[in-house]
Amino acid sequence: MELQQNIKVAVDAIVFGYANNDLNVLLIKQKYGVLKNRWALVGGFVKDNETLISAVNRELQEETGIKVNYLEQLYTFGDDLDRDPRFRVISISYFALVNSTKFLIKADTDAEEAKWFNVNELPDLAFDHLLILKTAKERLQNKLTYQPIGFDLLPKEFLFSDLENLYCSILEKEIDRRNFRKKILSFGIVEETSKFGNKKNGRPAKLFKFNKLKYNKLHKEGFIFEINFA
Amino acid sequence: MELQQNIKVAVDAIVFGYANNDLNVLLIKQKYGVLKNRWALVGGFVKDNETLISAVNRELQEETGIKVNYLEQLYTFGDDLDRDPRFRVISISYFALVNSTKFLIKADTDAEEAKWFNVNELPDLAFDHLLILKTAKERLQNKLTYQPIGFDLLPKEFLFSDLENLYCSILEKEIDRRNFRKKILSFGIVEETSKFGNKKNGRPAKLFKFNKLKYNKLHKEGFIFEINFA
DNA sequence: ACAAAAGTGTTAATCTTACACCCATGT
DNA sequence: ACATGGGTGTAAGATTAACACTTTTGT
Repeated sequence: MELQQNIKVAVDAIVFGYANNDLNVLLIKQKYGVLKNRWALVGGFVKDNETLISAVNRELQEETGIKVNYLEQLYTFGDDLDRDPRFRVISISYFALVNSTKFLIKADTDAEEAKWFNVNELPDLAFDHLLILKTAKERLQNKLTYQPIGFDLLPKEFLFSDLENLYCSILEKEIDRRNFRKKILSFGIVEETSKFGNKKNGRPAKLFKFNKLKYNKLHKEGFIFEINFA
Repeated sequence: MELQQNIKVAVDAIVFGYANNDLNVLLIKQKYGVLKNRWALVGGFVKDNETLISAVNRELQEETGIKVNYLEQLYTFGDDLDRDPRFRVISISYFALVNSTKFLIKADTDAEEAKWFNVNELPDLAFDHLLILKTAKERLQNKLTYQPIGFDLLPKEFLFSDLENLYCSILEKEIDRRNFRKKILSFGIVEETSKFGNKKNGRPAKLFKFNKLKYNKLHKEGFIFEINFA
């Protein structure tokens, strides 16, 4: 039996947020060590007595203090033997979404700095983190069309125009405003509130909210969320 | 830095085949060791200097000698600390499809026996392999509807009725024969050959083949394969 | 002639797309 | 009064769903 093995197991999290009509990703920079002065995904080694998912949650807590809205396993990167120059490391990556109003990040510690970056204006990234990020972005684009995860990037109550812009900017597509609204409302999982947003210009717009319970119920009955526009 | 870690890394493959109108999965039984007399997925530990994907290919080769038609990473199982009673093991699982005409399996070695099982008549499985298999089956069902992977479970040339039965039996749904045929043919990626199949009964049926090159070309241009029937 | 599976078309209903004007507010 | 974004309906076209009889072969 192959008992001697020298492979380290790490987890990394790709944390997406949405603000100012743009998709952002959370990166950290360590002040010491190999990663000194290079931006990297949130992550670290898994402890012997810790599940993968709790390792991710621990790293998120320790390194950023952020509370995520959605978290799922993305992919395990282990086909590049030298992805970490120190030794063989495989990384189980996780995909996370946070509500843009919770954008507060733990104040910089002595050891680390955390910052949001526009996905289209990324700094140089450590290891193969650019590849991981690219994979995550593709997953986000795909999931957006068949699962109601866009709501996990928005505040509890949001403007329809924000939802629409989120779809346009992440999918990098033009969307017909009328058809989009009709489609979303036809699902019956987004509800009007009696409140109004506070944009500076133009006619005041109602705030809407996503009814997750109703979605879960419908989903169990076979309903499939789907947004697909030419 | 956490340099000491005691986690073993394994890969497992869920190999699906299709025969006699049923979905089958390839399992192995070791004659010695912990897995003695229990059926398990093909798999084993990853070597230090070996990529994950080559570990899977090596295990497939060593344990079954089978040539797969499709292989992709499925999920990494590592949230049950005791999934292996010996020590902490995480398993990166892979999802494979084989052409049913290549159903030949390496003759039993001294150490192992390999066998196909109907997915609905499974024996007791080792570790959390039943969970892994369930995850794989869900992936297969999902992918079948939006990627042309069903062809990887069929011989190069196949009867339309086999394709149809494959969809019905894996998706566990009734499908309208006429609409199904119309839909598939409308994509222009399945072509009639001039040969006929040799079923015993009824009117002889033409053999068809999947034009993968054409699919790849169309896919690049934005074509999306999709089969979705009520 | 009969059993068994293959092959084939039409229609109604639904869903998707394309498209433009008025509304409510702040300045 | 004008600038800014919010809110709304309709008609043509495309897609899907439902449905049954004829054809070819072997026995």
